[in-house]
Order: sequence, then structure tokens, then C-alpha cells
Amino acid sequence: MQQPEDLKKAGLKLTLPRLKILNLFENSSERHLSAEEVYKQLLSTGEDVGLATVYRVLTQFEQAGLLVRQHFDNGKSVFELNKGEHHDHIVCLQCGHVEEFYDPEIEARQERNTSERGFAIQEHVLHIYANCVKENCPNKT
Amino acid sequence: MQQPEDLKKAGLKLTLPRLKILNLFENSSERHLSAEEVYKQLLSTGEDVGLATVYRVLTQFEQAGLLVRQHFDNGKSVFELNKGEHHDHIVCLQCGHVEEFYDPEIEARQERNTSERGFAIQEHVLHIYANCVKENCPNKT
DNA sequence: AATACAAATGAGAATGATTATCATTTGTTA
DNA sequence: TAACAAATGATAATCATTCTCATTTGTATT
Ligand SMILES: [Mn+2]
Ligand SMILES: [Mn+2]
Ligand SMILES: [Zn+2]
Ligand SMILES: [Zn+2]
Repeated sequence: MQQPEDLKKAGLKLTLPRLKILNLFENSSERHLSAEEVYKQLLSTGEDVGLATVYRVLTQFEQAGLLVRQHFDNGKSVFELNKGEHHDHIVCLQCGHVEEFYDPEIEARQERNTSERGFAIQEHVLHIYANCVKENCPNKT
Repeated sequence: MQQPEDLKKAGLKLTLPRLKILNLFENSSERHLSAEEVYKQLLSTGEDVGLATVYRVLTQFEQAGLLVRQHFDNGKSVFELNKGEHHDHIVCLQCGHVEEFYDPEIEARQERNTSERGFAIQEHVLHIYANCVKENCPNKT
């Protein structure tokens, strides 16, 4: 809610585009948004910001730790508010809905497998692509 | 070794570019190759094939089940011979070396987490990015 | 072995997401 | 309010990949 503080803390000047974008993430019903989606969302609210700026700000927010970037298998990356705790993703192949999950045992075994082989794990990507079992996929886009 | 059979089985006409590319994968010391790498490898051997053809053939081989495509976090996809058994990857952030691993417990838990949430898992991506601990990273590119 | 024709190839244009340029605007600080 | 670095936005550039289409090649048939 106190975005200005977040921006200041990150050493970022408090500008209109930045406030609008951060605000969008904090109020949108969609948790995972692409640059294009952010751009269009703002346009549709009269709040227009250049697409180049959207890309720049998203990257800055990522570096500042405000957002986390995800690369799903569809060419464009999406961003989400960084809630501090790591999680992995299940992506519905039918409607694109993204579900989040966290399994400490999976995390522990990633760590183990990696260190066993003489590596120090830095980060990882675990994306599961799946079909919704319910007859009516609940989260059509 | 009997590439012609593989191609026929896949319903693919036996052409020079296809033979050369399949041959490259079966003889290269690198297991994971990008389209660009395949293209340059062939050029450097006098065997030249158009880049568009390389892309086309790699995709066809993937669809035929001869190759598997991987998207690491560096913008370009790489292909590897399909050895039938699934595995995940550890990518060295320093030298790009790729290590393969398979952990049945991780696989089982992916399955469980996904089905618990009402999804039928289709495929998944597990890529671990890590730094080689040994003082001299062994697989410089 | 020569012919016929669909399929495959290759050069280069097109695409789509993202980044770079650079002249203009804006936030901050004095 | 002035001063100035930082940020913005329109647009060009990039880069991996795909598309187009005229030419070539593999294969099946005389
Ligand atoms: Mn998420
Ligand atoms: Mn592999
Ligand atoms: Zn995880
Ligand atoms: Zn796996």
C-alpha cells in the first residue's frame, strides 16, 4: 500500500509511470502479468505509459526485488509481486491459469542433487504444464 | 548408427541435410546443441546447409521423437538426442556446461502436487542454474 | 536409366519480443 | 523558481526463429 516507500527504498525516483505500474500489480486480479498486459491494462484505464517504459520499469522492479520474473513456455515473460517466499508453478495448458505450489522436499532434493555433483545452486526453474481435470476449466482467460 | 531407418520410421524423406544433422548429433562431443551451433559445425566441415533448413529439420526431428528441445535461460533453445529416459538439467553459470540428473522422488512429488490440485501433468521443466565449486571449472566452452 | 512430381531446400524477407537511441519532459534539490 | 540529472516515449535496432517462394532433389514409375 505504501508504494512510495518501496520505490525510495529501492533507490528509484518516484515517477508517475512507476507508481502506476506498481499500483497495477497491487490491485490487479491477475497475479502474473506480461509487459504487454501491463501496457494494455494501463491504456484501458486512460493511464497511458510508453511500452518501452513498461519494459524498463519491470526490469528495474525486478532488480530492486519488488517483482519476480517468470519465463513460461510461450515466448513472453511475466512478472509477479515478490512475496518473499519462493514457489514453483503449474500452468494450465488449456486456459493459461497459473497455480503456485511449494514442496520443501523437492527443494531439498534439488539442493542435494546439485551439491552432490560439485555445484553450488544459484536458482532454479520448475514449471509444470498440465491440463485441468475438471470438465469446465475454471479460469478461462 | 542406422540413421536411414530412423528417418524412414519417422516418415521423413531421406535427404542430405537430414542425414548430416542427425549424424552430427550422433558424433558430436557436445550433447546439447543450438540451431546456430549445428549450422556452424556443418559449415566448418564443408558440409553446408541453410540455416532455415537447420531450424526446420530440428523441429521435425523433435516432432518425430528423435530429438528433445530444451529452453535454458539464455534466449536460444538447444536440442539433444532423445535417449528415451527423461532427465532434468543443471547448467553451470560460469562455463555453460550442462549436467544431467534424474531424481524419482522429485518426479513423484511433481506428479503428486499437480494431481492434488486437480491437474493432469503433461510435461515439466526443471532447470537448476549453479556455479561449479571446483576452483577450475572443468568444462570451459 | 530417363521422366515426373511432390517434397525439401536455401536465400532472404518477415515476425515478435525485447532493448537501445536520443530528443524532450519531469522529479528533486538547492 | 532555477538547475540538472534522471526518466520518459517514439521509434529504430536486435536477435532468434519462422515464412515465402523460386529452384533443387529424392523417389516412384516408366
Ligand atoms: Mn508465481
Ligand atoms: Mn539433456
Ligand atoms: Zn522451487
Ligand atoms: Zn524431471
